Amino acid sequence: MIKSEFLLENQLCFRLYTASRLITQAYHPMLSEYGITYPQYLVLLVLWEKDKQPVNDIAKRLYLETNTVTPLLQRMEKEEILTRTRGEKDARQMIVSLTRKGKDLQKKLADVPATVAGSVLCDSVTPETAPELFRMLDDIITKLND
Amino acid sequence: MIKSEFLLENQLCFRLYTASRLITQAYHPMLSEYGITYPQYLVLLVLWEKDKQPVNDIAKRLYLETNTVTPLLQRMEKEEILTRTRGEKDARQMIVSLTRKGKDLQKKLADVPATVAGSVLCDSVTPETAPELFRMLDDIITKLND
DNA sequence: TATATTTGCATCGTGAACGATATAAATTTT
DNA sequence: AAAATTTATATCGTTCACGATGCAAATATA
Repeated sequence: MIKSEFLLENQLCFRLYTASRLITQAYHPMLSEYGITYPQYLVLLVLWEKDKQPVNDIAKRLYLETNTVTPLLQRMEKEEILTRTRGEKDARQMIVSLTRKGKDLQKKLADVPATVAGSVLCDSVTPETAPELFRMLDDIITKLND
Repeated sequence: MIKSEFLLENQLCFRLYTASRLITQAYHPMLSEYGITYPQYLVLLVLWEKDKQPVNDIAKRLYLETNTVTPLLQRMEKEEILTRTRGEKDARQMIVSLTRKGKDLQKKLADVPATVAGSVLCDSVTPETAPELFRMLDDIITKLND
């Protein structure tokens, strides 16, 4: 007799892990059309909101470490989506700025959010229930980020 | 003026991605004590429920591809947590079986589910609301897995 | 102003994920 | 039964994640 806590069906983490992977896969065809990945898309979301940010601010916003973000930004720089320049006031900082290409991607990816949202809507996840789901996920993130 | 769909706060995927990463990190100290990773723990959960399964059944259970699971199993085989043997009826199959060490890990990791559950409980995620969260995540997974 | 500490970013190694592709065994079709 | 197709698994290349560590610039302390 196996303890019920060990049953895969009872695992919250497994659900989050699977849902995260599958929804990321749903983004893939739209993003790969423009040669970017999902984590790179997240960086773009951050920079579209506010251009010219240091690596650290981007990392904190995404709850990632700089050792994850730095190589990611380097790849995006090579693709000429953004540039990385030393901070003027603080020479330790690397300021990340969108190129024309990076800015233009916003218009090209305009339909992505609605398309993905549509592919997720179902009986229990609707425009009405989504806020409750968001609140639970935000609470989990806040609790675990301390 | 930025379109609200692009605001990071509105992104379901980002929440799932972040919550998944952070809760996986919560597992890490307990699992690394016994030299296993979170995906390896998931494989153990599957095999503790039912020993001696082909690669394909494990992969399907975890919603992963065999090209992800095979290297993972090879690493676990090297750690002598499990063995991989050719199927007798079907020589294409690789039957994965727990070793003594793999079986013993279940007792050693007995407290993991409750510990992680405790680290996630908060205002909006409680034993009462968890089923609703589970239902929404299951619906998303089902919807995206077709 | 020297010295110590902190901060911001980068490098390295390992283990996933996953698309693309390969290979051999089993099954189906001709 | 021979040929074509499907199935089960594996290999390869690229991109994350992330712990551990390194380094130089900035700040705090002596």
